[in-house]
Amino acid sequence: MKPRRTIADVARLAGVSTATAGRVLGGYGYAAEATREQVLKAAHELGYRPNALARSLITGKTRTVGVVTGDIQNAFYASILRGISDVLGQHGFGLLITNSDENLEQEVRAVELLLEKQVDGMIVSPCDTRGAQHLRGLAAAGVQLVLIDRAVAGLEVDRVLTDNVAAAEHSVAQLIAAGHRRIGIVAELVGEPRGQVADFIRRVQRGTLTAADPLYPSWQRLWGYVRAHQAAGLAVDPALIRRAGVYAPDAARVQTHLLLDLAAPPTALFATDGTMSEGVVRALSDRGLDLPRDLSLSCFDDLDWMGFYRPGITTAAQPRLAMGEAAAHLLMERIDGATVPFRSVVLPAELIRRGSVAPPA
Amino acid sequence: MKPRRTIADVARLAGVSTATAGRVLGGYGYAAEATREQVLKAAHELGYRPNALARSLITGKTRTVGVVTGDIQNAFYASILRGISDVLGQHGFGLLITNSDENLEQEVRAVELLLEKQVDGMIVSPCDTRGAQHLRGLAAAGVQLVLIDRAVAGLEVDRVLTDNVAAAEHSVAQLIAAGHRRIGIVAELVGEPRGQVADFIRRVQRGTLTAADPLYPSWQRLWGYVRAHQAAGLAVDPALIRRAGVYAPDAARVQTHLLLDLAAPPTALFATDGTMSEGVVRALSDRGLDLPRDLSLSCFDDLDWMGFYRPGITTAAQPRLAMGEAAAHLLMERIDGATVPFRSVVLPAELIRRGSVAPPA
DNA sequence: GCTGCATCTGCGAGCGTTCTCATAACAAGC
DNA sequence: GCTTGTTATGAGAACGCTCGCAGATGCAGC
Repeated sequence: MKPRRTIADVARLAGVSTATAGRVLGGYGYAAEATREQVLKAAHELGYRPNALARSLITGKTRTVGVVTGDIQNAFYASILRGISDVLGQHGFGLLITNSDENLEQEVRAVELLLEKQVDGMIVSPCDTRGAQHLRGLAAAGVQLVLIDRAVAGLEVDRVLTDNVAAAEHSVAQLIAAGHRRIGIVAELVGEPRGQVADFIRRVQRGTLTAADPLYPSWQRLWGYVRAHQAAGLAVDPALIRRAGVYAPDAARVQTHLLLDLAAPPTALFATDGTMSEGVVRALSDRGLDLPRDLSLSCFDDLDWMGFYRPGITTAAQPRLAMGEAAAHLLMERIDGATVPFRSVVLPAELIRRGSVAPPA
Repeated sequence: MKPRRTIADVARLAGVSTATAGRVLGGYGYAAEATREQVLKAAHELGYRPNALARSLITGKTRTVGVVTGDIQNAFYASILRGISDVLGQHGFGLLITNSDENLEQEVRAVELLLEKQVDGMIVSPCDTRGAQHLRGLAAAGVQLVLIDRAVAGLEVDRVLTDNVAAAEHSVAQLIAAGHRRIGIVAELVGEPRGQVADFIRRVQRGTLTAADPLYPSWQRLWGYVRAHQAAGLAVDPALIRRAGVYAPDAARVQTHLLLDLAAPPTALFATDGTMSEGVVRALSDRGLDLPRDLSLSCFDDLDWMGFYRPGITTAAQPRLAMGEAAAHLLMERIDGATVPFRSVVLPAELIRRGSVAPPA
């Protein structure tokens, strides 16, 4: 095994001290032009490559960022990661990834791992929006934190979110405007402790929910669904609200079938995210339903196939790449020492109208 | 900023030397049960967390692996990454990712970054199957390397590949068996220096190509396409071979339209990977063609939508997750010190028959 | 008693860098 | 002349940990 070359090797060959070689190679402090060239030449000859570990140990900075998301395989997170990766790459930062599978225990372990590896900061999509003890005090410990997709109660750090309530309200309002009165919603609706849907709807209707409530995206989208009904003076039928309970297309597929089997089935469907959308479309495909003739459909997240799945799926497109980029930018600023108050970047989802929405038959 | 606790802090509180505290906390060497508990208690009280950097600096192992793939956002790589991540997670290893965008310069930079961060090994999907100077000599330098999806000429390291020739041959043979005689192929076909398609086909037909040829997957799939024709005694019409030249759905879409505009258009299409498949289906969707009545289609890679895009897309499914897992396993063995000769894991793609293939009209 | 061996602990070196400090040469300013 | 400042270099400490080694203790075997 070829021994790795160190600064000492370079210094010896160049006939200078390790301190001087370090100054040249590390680009700090003074160095005469002649010395400089000598050192560079020696380094090149030996194939010297700096050891970031040693450097980090002393500087206390690793130029590495950790990311904790639910599942890299999911297109939503994959795009976010790409956005993050692009921005970090521009700054010469490394990117350490982990996935939580939306499981608190795994998330805690992931954060622990990143901490041991001394990341300068992390971007987390937390699976618990209430407790999250493992995320508190990170900034105080010198590790910058940016939340993405979800907020955490009482955790005041930079975050990047989609304006879920508005996007969902807009989507559902569009269905109502097309003439639909019975609109089914297929949502995850996981993890709310006071998680009774009926109770939640009552709170929305009474206006006792505030934007500060650290809700999961799917609950926020349900909120938008209820608000659209309120705005149109329509009652919400609890039978049309289907809860998948997990992040899995098949759960959504099952719920969709249940919805369509109702005595008074909906004439339009709203799916609250990419995973749910996939499940819903699977169910519609199972039944060979013709969109938008038999049923109207409005989805969430713009997945590849939505553009060419005939007749084109109308959807609320989250700016996934931009979300990742924004999170990375916020993080880089903090790592660079910015001490501004915490920021909340709320990005709008764009309603892309394609062919899956029409007046009811 | 809360100062991080070190072994020295723990040792002081526990009333032992740093060496003893280190032995307990690091789990090496002897430690009396009583001492052990004292140290653990002190560590817990102080909220001690080991600094992996310092540990790695001395042990020379970082328990971190780097991955270089084309684009994390691509479902193919995303799944591979997930497979890798799962296996590494089991071993308590970290995962550093970078993307090359199929660009050699970026790939070299990525490898450089990973090397500086002292990864114990890397998994690379190289964008240059000939030169790849930056990948040679890694093993000699103590960094284990596993190639995934693509091989490199003369680079004898562990690798994980799909049996592309067989999968493509099988896919095309199935179209031929259904009665198709004019089968269009939409492929990337990028980066071969001797890259004339006609010339390549001649080499396939003469049998001068060998499995050892470090071809890009899309060329291997073209090879399978030609072989299926040979086996059936059919001539290959060069006009039916369309070269996208880049990894982009739109390029495939354009090529598909050109194909369908031919005076004698194909009655069936074969797309050579997920990206091409998406582009092809977009084009078919543009034209409102009815599968498989108007045209038969056989794709590559099993993307989410292929299961529910009516009538169901017949495709050669690569075991993406398993590919990532296999690569990670090979790498872990090497990192654990295995010195077996280099291994080539060739996984079969499974032909999933759905509804997009039927006899020609 | 002594020897041998296993167990336990602390000292101090060292991993490959950065960084502080001391030293020195030299030019500029008074 | 002296001070002050800038540029250049090297010695050596430090980052937080692991590891080799020496020394201490306890216990079995003879």
